[in-house]
Amino acid sequence: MKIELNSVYNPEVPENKWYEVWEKNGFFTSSPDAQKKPFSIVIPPPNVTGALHMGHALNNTLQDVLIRWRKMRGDNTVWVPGTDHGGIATQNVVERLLAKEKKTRHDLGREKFLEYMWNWRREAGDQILRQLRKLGCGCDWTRTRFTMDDQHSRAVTAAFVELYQRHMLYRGTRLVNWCCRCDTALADIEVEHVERDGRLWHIRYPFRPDQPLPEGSSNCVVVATTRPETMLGDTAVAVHPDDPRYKDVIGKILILPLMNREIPIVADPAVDPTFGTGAVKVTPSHDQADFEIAQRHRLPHEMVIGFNARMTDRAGRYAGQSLAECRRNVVNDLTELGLMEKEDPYRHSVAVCYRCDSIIEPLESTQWFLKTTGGLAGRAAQSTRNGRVRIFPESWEKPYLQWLDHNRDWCVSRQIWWGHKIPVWYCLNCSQFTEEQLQLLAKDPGFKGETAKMILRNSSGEPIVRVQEPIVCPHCGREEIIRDPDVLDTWFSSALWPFSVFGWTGPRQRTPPPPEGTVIESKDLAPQDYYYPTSVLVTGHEILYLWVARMVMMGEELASEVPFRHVFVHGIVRDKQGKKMSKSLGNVIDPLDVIKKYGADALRFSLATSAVPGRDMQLSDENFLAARNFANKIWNASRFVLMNLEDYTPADIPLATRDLADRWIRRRCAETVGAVDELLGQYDISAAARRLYAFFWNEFCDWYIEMAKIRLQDRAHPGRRAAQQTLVETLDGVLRALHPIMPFITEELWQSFRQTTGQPVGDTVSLMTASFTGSPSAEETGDEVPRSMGFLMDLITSVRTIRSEMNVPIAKTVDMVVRFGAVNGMAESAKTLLKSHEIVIQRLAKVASIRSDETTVRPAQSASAVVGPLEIFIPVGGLIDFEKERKRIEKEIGLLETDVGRVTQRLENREFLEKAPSAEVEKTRERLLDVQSKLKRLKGHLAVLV
RNA sequence: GGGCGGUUAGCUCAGCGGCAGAGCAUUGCCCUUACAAGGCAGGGGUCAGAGGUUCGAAUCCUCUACCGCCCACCA
Repeated sequence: MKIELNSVYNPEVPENKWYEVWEKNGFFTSSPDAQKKPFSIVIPPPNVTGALHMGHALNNTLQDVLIRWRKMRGDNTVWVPGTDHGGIATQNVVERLLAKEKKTRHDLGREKFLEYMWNWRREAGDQILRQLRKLGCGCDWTRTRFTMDDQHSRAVTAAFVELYQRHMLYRGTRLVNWCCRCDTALADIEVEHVERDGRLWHIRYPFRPDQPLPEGSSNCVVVATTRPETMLGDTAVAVHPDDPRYKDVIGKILILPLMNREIPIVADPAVDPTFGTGAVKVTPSHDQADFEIAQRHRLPHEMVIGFNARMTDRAGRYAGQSLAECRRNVVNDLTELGLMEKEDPYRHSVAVCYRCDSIIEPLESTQWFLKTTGGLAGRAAQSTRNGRVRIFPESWEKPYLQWLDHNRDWCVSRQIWWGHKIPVWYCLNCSQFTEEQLQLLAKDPGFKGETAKMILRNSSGEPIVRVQEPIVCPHCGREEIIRDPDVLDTWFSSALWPFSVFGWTGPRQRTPPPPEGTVIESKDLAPQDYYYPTSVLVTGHEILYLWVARMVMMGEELASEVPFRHVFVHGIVRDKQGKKMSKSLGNVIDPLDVIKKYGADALRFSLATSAVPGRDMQLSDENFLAARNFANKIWNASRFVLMNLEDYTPADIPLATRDLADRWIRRRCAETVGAVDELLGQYDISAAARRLYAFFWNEFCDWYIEMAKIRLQDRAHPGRRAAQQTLVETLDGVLRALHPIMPFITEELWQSFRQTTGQPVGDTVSLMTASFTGSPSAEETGDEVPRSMGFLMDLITSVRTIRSEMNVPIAKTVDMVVRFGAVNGMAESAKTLLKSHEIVIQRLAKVASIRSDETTVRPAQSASAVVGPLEIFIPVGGLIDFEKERKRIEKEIGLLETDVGRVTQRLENREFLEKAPSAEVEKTRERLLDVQSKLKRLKGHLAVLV
């Protein structure tokens, strides 16, 4: 074969070539096959909010590594791709786009807006899938799904109705987290808390004057608050029942300033007497804790803040004001009245929306909730506790369980437009609307306005929950039915993803899985039984609760089985400063830019290397550069091998006729592949990648190839065929092991090899479908081979060090004089090695001649070293720098002396001898002898150094 | 207020009971026909601090300090 490979690796060529070949040959597709073990992954569907970011690149690289690895291991692998409609996140993106045209979604109206959304999602969705291909992801594209396609929509509706019928979904009036900007309720977990500088205002609430007050008490109660504007909605003041300061005023009536409303003082154990003044204003409609106090004391609710973030009519003269305006006015008014006692700076946490960072208002509202407490969350936790869902690394198990254990019911209804409409209808007749409400509804037939929505949301009638749109009310038979305008939380929909993608569109009876190890006979298994539960879910820890926990709950409840056996939790990609990458911070690295600059394999390799279990990672150009260099190294090493295969024919060369180096590298290769296999099984992809890097570079390239050159450069060399064969085997083995991480370059090179070595090449022969563990296999045992190789490497390094220290020019060869120590086994084998590897030493250490005997006298003007049982002398003539040589030897002596000291001390320790494992003691003894002998000889060298 | 993780070479990080490692940076020599995106050889560390467990601790335990995440209804 003509060698056309350039000396600089150009990733574009294989990247543009192979993906198409793989896809065209159907290597990514999968169908149930009872003869083969399934290995299935469903993609965490990226939101169609825009392009893929580095976090996606990481997530999908890791999945692809696992998929490709398991495929090469012979499993029937499937990786289901798709995208998520992304609810609020996506709607926000599109709304921002509209804002640039100075439009809001209300200008378009619901229908037009949704049309706009669908157009957006087509573009963004396609882009994401294209990017996954660029990355090299081996997804089964025939199964591509979207969380708002017909099938998934059917699943969502079916799930809603089913859960409603099982009384797990209910409508309730609660304090919910309301984002005034996104105009919707949010689940608790969608709220973030940020520390902000604020103030703590102390306000005087006067007693109603007609009451008898205890001796010496003041005429008011002071309450502390960070939100003075909410006082307009106060319906009580609460104190701790045992607080001596207030014991006697419990039950008394206060006059709420500005509103002149009478409110009682109630005693509630939830009040912390040590905070502030020990008296708390109670605003049931706008504070969770107050809501609960109000429930216990049957206090009235005053909703003074509206869903539009303005004060409601209940706020008296403050009605219509924005929250900030109202706060200013309330503070001013109270100050004027002399009711503001003081105002302290105060740092506290503020609730903000996870999608837009706006402040969250706790508002009273009627919403749909999934009852997760008790049953659902409990069972999900149980399945991890009993090992049916294992989490890797284990350190995530505790926080995961903790979250499930402290779970609260999940608010699943959203008031945005982009999403699955909830399958709920109301009968105007049965809903007991007031005349006034009906009129308002009539004014807004599409129920697009806030008022109409509120009326519907708060209607008291029994909702009609159906898969199919009802034509008449099932209760009264009348046709005046209207659909609830709410949509579902996007996470409700994605919680169904793992079984929806395999065809689930409603619950069904499921036969229990056969016992482990049973051979399944049936040929036409339903995909959901074959691939489900999936093998592993690969995800970042930021959506462990938001998504993973919910999938487990839904899987168990609706699909009768957990959605995955393993959860592989990886870290989050951060920038060089350790900050999370985000568009607003402007610190994002675009994966496509990296691919363009360094190649997809380099990107994948650096992501894989950085994916240390349980740790977030910082990425920068340096990582990509190092990986790019590695790809180049692979390229050039392979080029070298290819260049030496012109006269190669595959040969079965028995071990006995192979060189020490051949046997060594074959063994190391097998060990490396074995280790990589095991590490991948533990989801330690980082360690696997590092292991491959070290083997390829430091062992295969730095030593083996260099040694093999000797036999290759002489066409007539008797060892040439063995060297060629070993090179081919090793390269083949390591390319296979590298393929899951670096698919493009390995395929390209592997194909070249197949061609050069005369093995079948064609579209259907691909490294993708080759076996992970190829040759060489580990037939070497014992420590003879590695020990001999170690000795040779030490020897060569020692000579090189001397040459370098003495500034011997590279072109100049040196002579080597060797003296053997005591005649023993080690000296004998060293002698043999020296003889058999004379040429190797000569070539790698640039040595002209080797003279050796037992009684050699040190040549004049020579530098020296001790290697195992040998003393070596390198006469360097005028180049000798005695000072430098002395320092070098002294340094080594120093190191050896501390070593001798440490080891001696250990061996003099009785307890060590008694308690340490005997192998350890033996090892230490040997080491002492080694080190002592080396030390003695080096000291001798120093003494005669002239 | 709880929980988790981090602190190892100048930088970024592996290692997590038995001779302190890698990449980048750095010093010297080399364009040695696979690779200068490279080769060879160096220099550089009280493994945050203090206790403890152990024959033996960077590694296990406790505490402290600083950094970072996550959870929680402290007005």
